[in-house]
Amino acid sequence: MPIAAAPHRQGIALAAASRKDRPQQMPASHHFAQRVYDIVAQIPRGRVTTYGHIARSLGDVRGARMVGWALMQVDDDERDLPCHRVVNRVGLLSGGWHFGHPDVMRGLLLAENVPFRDDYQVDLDRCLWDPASEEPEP
DNA sequence: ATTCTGACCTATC
DNA sequence: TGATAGGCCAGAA
Repeated sequence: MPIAAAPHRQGIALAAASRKDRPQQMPASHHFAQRVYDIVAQIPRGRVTTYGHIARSLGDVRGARMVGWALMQVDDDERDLPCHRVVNRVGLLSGGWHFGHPDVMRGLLLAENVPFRDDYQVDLDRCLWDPASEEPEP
């Protein structure tokens, strides 16, 4: 998968161009979302990562919000993605309601022996997985 | 066109 | 230290 130096800007430009050429295809953020999925798919069982870490590993430090947005599309897009392994900066299950109820997400994590610090907060110190450390750069 | 909101984060007070 | 303000970009109203 070819990932270039300035992924964010380039993604925007590329999406804008392709939208002009092919208005019906490929929503603007498709690339961004796709790359988010690629990373989420690599989160090991029993570990979690955060929106911010994913954004940073994509080269866009401020894109955390868009990561959340991308995951929101997952329900309709790629269903097999372990998106329950993505939590917010302090380990809270901020996306829990998108599973129907936070308990569903919690159950999935507990089933993988993810350590919890509180009912709806994982212990990041013990299970954080940093995408940047696992993804070798070209 | 404009405004508001959001599975967020960092910087600043 | 805890709180707020600002930034990000896509969609909905």
